[in-house]
Amino acid sequence: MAVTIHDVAKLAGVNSSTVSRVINGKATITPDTKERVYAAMRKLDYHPNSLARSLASGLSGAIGVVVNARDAEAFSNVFFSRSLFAIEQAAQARGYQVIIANGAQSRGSAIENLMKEHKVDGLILPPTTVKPALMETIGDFPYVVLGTPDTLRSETCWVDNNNEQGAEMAVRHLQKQGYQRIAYLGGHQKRGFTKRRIRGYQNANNGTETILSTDGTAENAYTLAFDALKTADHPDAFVCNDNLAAFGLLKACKELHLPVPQEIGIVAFDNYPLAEYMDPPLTIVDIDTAMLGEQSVQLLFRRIENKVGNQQIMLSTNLVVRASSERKAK
Amino acid sequence: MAVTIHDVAKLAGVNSSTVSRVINGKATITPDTKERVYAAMRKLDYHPNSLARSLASGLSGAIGVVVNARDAEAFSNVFFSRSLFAIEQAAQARGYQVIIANGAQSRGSAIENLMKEHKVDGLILPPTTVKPALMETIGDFPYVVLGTPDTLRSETCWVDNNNEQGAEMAVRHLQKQGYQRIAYLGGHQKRGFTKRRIRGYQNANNGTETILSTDGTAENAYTLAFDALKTADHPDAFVCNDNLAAFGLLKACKELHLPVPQEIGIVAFDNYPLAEYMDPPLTIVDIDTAMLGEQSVQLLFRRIENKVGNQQIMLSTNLVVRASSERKAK
DNA sequence: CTCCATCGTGCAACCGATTGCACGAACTAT
DNA sequence: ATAGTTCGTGCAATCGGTTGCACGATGGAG
Repeated sequence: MAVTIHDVAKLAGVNSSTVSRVINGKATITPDTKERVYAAMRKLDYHPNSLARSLASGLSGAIGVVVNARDAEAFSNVFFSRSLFAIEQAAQARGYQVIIANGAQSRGSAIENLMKEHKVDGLILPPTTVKPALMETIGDFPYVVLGTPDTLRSETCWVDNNNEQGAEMAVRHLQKQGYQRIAYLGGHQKRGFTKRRIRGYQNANNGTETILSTDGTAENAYTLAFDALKTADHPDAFVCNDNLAAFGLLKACKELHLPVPQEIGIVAFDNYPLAEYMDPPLTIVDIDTAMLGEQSVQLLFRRIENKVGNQQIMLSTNLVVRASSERKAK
Repeated sequence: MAVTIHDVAKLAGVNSSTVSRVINGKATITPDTKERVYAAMRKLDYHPNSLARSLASGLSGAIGVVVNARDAEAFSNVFFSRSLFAIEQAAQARGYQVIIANGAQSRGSAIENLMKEHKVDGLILPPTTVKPALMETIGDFPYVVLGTPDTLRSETCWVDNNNEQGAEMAVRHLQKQGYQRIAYLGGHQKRGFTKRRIRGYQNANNGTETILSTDGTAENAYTLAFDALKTADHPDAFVCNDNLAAFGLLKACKELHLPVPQEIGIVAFDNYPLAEYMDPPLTIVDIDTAMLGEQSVQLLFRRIENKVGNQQIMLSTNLVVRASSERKAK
C-alpha cells in the first residue's frame, strides 16, 4: 500500500540499495543516478519508513525525556517546560524525535522500558532518578541528567545551572544595595537544588542566618514570612527559592505595610512570566533553560556517538535586576 | 548482542512464533509451554525490540502531540502542559509512547513527517493547524484536534471545552452577584477560543457591551483596565480571558482604590496555581484539562482502531467561586 | 598495452519481530 | 472404532529498510 524503497528503485531503474545510499548520502553515487532517484522519490511522494530504517540501523531516532510528575503542575513548572522546549528544538534540528515519559506513573520502570525495548537511543533524566540501582541497569546506555544528582555526582553525566553561584550572587547583590539581615525563604530542604541554593546563601551571607523552608506553596511562604516580619529585628531582605515564595512574601509585606524595596528587598529564583508584572517587579536569578536544554542534548548526542565519557556541565545563572531589590537609586 | 525472541525460543525449546504468541496472548497456548517461555524470558531478561515489533505489526506504538510554539512559554501554558500530562498518562496506560513535536520550528511539516514516516499511529493537533491543505494530506490518518478548529468544524475530529458556555456562566454569576456593567478583558480576537468566549459573554450580557482586547500580556490588560476604570460609568465587573489579564486588572483596581469584590467583580478563565493566592483569590472558569487529555486520547484510539468516524466532543467548564466575585455575603 | 586501484552499483543476508498456513495430536460425536 | 473437529505449535514469508561483499567498468601508472 505505502510506497517503499523498492518502488522507487524500480521507477529509477536501480537497485534498492542504491536508493538507500542516495538517501543516506554515505556513498559516492553518480550525479546522474542520484538525480533519477530523487526524481522517482518526488514522483511517488516517497517517505522512508522510519521503523524499518531503525530496525536495520539499530538506531531508533528518538531520545526520551523522563520526568517524575505526580500531578499536572510538574509539567507547567517553568524549569521543566522551558527546558523541554529547548530539548525538542535541539533534537529536531538533528532529525530526532522526543518521547516524554512520566516515571512516576508507570508500572515498572519507564526508563528500563524505553531503553531495553530500543525505543530511544538516549535519555534525559531528572536528578531524583539517579540511584545506584538505576545506574547499574542503565550500564553504558547514553543518558544525561538534567540537574545535579544528589549522589554519584562525579561518576554520572549531567548538565545543570549553578544554583550555589546564583544564590551567592543574589545575596551579594542585596548586600550591595545596603540590606543587612538577609533571609532565605522557600523550598523543600530535601530537594538537591534547594540545598545548593541554601549553601550559596550561606557562603555569601555574613549576618545571622535565617532559613525559612516551606512546602512549596505560596500560602506557606506567606505565613512564614508574615511571622518573621512581625518580629523586632526582622529580616530586611529575602532570597526566595521560587516565584511562588516571592508571591507569598509580597503579600505579607503589603499587609504589614513594609514597602518593597524601601524596607524589604527581594530576589527570587526562576523567571516566571508574571515576575516583571508583580508589584514591584521582581529581581530574578534567571536560569538559562534554553542553554540548559541545548547543552544536554548536545552532550547526549556526544554520548550516543560514543565520543565522550561521563561529563559534567555547569552553567552560570544571570541576575535580572528589577525594582524589588533596588533600594539605592541608580 | 541483545537477547532476541530466538534466544528465548531456543532456551524454552519452542519455535520463535510460539514465543511471539505467548507475548501477545492472542492464541491459546498450553499452560506448560507458556510457563517454560516465561521462565526463559525471565532468565534471559528478555525485552522485545519494539522497533522490530512495530515494523512487523505496522503499528508504531506511539502517538504524536503537535504544538505550534514560537517560544518556550507555549510549553508552560497551563492548557497545553496540563493536557499533555493527561495525554501522557492515558497513552501510557495503553502501552503507548508520546512524541512531542513543535510544528512551528520544523522545516517541512512536522505532521507530515510523523505521519508518513510511520513514526506515530495517530496525532493530537492544535486547532490552528486545521486548514484544507492539511486535511487533504492527512487523509484518513487518525487524528484528534485539541480545541475547536476555526474552519471545517463539522468535518473534523475534535475535543474541546465549551468556552461559550464558560463565559456565559461567568457573566450570569456576576449578574447574580449584583454586578451590572460587565466588560470582557483580554485575549487576541483572532484566536478562536477567545472569539467563542466573547460570544458567550455577548449571549448572557444584556447591558452595554465593552470588549477590551489585549495582546495577551498582563501589562496591556493593566493599561486598558486602568483607562476603562477612570471613566465615569466604568464597568463594575470583568470577565478575563486569562489569569494574566486578571493580574493586570487587579493592579489597576488597587491603584485606583477600587476594592475587589465590593466595587469591582472579577472572573477569569484558566485556573493558574497562583489564582487562589491572589489578593483577593480569583473566581475561575476552570477547564478540566485532565478530562480533555483523557478524552482526546480515548477518541484517538477509537479512530486508530477504526471504530468511529469523525466525532466532536464538547466538555463543559466549571465555575470555581472565590472572593473576587463574591459581593453578596453567602 | 597491460595491470591494478578505484569507483559505482547490484546481490543477498540481515535487523527482530508477526502471522497465514499446514500438520499432527487429542478430543468429540456417531 | 472411525470420521470430523478443534487445538497447539512449527515453518516460512514478510514488514522495509541497511550494509558487507563482489563484480564490472573506468582510469591512471608503468
